[in-house]
Amino acid sequence: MADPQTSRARDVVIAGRRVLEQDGPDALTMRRVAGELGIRAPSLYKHVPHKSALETAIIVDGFEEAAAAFEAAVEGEDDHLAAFVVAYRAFATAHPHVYRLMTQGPLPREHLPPGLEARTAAPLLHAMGSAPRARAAWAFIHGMKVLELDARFPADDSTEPAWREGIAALRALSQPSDRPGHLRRTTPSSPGD
Amino acid sequence: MADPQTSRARDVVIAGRRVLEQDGPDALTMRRVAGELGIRAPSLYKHVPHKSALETAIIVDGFEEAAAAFEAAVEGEDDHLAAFVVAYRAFATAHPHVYRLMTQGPLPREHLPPGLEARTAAPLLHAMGSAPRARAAWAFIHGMKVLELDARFPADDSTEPAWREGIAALRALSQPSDRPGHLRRTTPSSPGD
DNA sequence: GTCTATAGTGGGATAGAC
DNA sequence: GTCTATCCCACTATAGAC
Repeated sequence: MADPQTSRARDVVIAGRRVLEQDGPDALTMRRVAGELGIRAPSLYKHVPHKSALETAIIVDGFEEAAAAFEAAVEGEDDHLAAFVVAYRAFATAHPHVYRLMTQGPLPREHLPPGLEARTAAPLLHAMGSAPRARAAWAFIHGMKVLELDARFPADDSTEPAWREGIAALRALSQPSDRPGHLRRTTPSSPGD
Repeated sequence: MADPQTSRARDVVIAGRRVLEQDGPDALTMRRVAGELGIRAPSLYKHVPHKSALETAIIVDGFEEAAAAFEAAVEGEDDHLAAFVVAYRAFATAHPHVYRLMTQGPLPREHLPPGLEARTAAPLLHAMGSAPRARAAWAFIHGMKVLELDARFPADDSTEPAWREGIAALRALSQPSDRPGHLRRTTPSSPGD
């Protein structure tokens, strides 16, 4: 991937993402991506060293988008957790295949721009106030989303009650118990506010 | 798969599972499974209609094992949630590739023995007291486990604090606040004690 | 030098004839 | 059970066009 910013490499990544988003991971083949660009599969290797580099580039784009979306969602809100969850769900729902590629399997951290992963996680870390709480929150949110995407809950009823229960539980984590009416605005504030 | 109980079909499934557990999903090829049995790949098709049927059979075996393990773990314990989490983590840790196959991607429900999915979920449903709470709990537990398996949390520190935070939050869900310790202990405790 | 093509390797799932 | 054959895949080597 000579110059990922301009040139042809960029086109390859964009075509790859389009294929992935539209037709899913099985459709993401070098032949198919090449076809989108009107060239042959082997020609792609002049721009991208191998298929997994193409996938990594799609992942990086996804993280950059997600990070920006999460930052924007949280800004100016007083209920950071709720705002984050809404934005997270929206991103995963809008780009399910990209979301899965981003979150499933090992992360090629060596090939990610430094700080990108942390930047993406920052809004949730801030909302939850500590790394262990943020991890627990991420596990819940990711678990819900991924089980939802895979239709792992019985299809006939809504998952909203489960989201509500889980979010309520997470909120209790960041708010010591004996605090009554804790809804959006009375929050005891997370450490960073 | 003529007679999954006896016959050769059973051998195929067992060989498939062995390959999957030992060398992961990429190693689970028809050639490799055939090799384990000392035959050629096309011969497998006398016993298994296609590869995905083999995968489904491995999934079914996994669910049956998991259901039995969860039932046994919970029996006689008064802290059902803690006991379930311990057993769930143990199963996923012992069989990571099978666990992923079981939980990732769509479930071929039409080919599962009726009631098996519900049976597997029953101990957690019982521990949490309602379907939405059980779903929230499953999302957290599955999310934690899968992120852990994929090394998605920074590798340098333990995930135990996150497990503890999440379990504490779940416990609060099933114990309305002003209800003093109706379990063994009132403190949010780690899954292992 | 840059972008492409053809041709070929080796590995997959799977159908069909024996 | 076998073998052959088809088709899809990632990837490589090499070489021609601009």
